[in-house]
Amino acid sequence: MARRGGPIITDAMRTEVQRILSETLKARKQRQTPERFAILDEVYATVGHFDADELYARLQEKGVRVSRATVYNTLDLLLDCNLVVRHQFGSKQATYERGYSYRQHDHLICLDCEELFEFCDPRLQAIQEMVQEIYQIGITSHSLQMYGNCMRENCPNRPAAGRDSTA
Amino acid sequence: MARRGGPIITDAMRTEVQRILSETLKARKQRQTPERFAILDEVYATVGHFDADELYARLQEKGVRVSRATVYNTLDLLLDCNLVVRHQFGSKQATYERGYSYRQHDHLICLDCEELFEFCDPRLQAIQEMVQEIYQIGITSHSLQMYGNCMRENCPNRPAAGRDSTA
DNA sequence: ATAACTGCAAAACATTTGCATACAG
DNA sequence: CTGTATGCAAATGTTTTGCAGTTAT
Repeated sequence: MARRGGPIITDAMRTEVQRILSETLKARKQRQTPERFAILDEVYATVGHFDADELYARLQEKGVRVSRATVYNTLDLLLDCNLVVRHQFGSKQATYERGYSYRQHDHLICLDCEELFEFCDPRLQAIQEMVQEIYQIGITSHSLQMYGNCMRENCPNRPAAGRDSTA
Repeated sequence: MARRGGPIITDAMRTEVQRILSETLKARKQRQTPERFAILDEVYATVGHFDADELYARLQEKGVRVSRATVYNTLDLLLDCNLVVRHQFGSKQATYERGYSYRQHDHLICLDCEELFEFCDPRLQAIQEMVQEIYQIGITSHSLQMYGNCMRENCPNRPAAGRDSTA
């Protein structure tokens, strides 16, 4: 079945991602600010996908006072260390999810209700390798989304039940 | 090698896409305005990918007076009849390409110079069918991009030759 | 000390919207 | 005629930026 946004975080994992951020900052001669670690913590306390503004709101709720600018800056930083992954689903805002210790996966999205499923198929890896070979381009990442209409009875935007399904 | 944005348009093809638009408008009881057909023509006169603003600019240059709003509205309309396909590559603006009479393909993008290649692999169709079966979701479309670094000598944004590659 | 980071608000950007006018049916 | 489409400009919503003040090192 579809797993959503990775496993619940463990203490060991939290320590590990903090270490990764810390090392990256050290290597890049950037500062270890409390804001950066607070944002990292909140990202790893979040199950599933989120956007920059949701993350900002969640931080405010918890009393962590950071600005939106810092949230965006820090997300870029975490992107650089692969501690988050960014997706561009619709043409709307970017969504993010934790990037550490979670298998590569792709997304399946219901066009009516926006329900989101995750899947993984090894053939994609094979395609990637073949494309890399043919075009002589070192592929560093990919992004695959499939769009369709889900069968949920309660899918809020389905064409009215019992009618014909002409899209 | 990579084909970019489909074949040169023929008269027969132009007539056919005009017919498709015309039929769609008739079916939806919408008006056959000159703007809509002018935009369709310009889309099909365009080789490769373009964004809404490029299309708008090209129309202005040719003396076709349409507003940006109409360009956006018409692109949505053409999307509905599958006469154009929309892609969301970066997080920047959407890009479009002609959707009629051109095989389904996916994209390979150089992260440095944004050079864009197209490829097609039948295994993707197989993945799509399997995912559809597993999740019981009728898949209507997909979007796959691979990102990497191309080997072009003149790739404008390659890490400077001979230097270290610290980003 | 001092350069990097932050918060704030303004700017930037693509896209959408509201409304008065034009025009296809 | 009549309602749909258009053009214009203002609004929207997300992300970026400039700058003055803070703070990690």
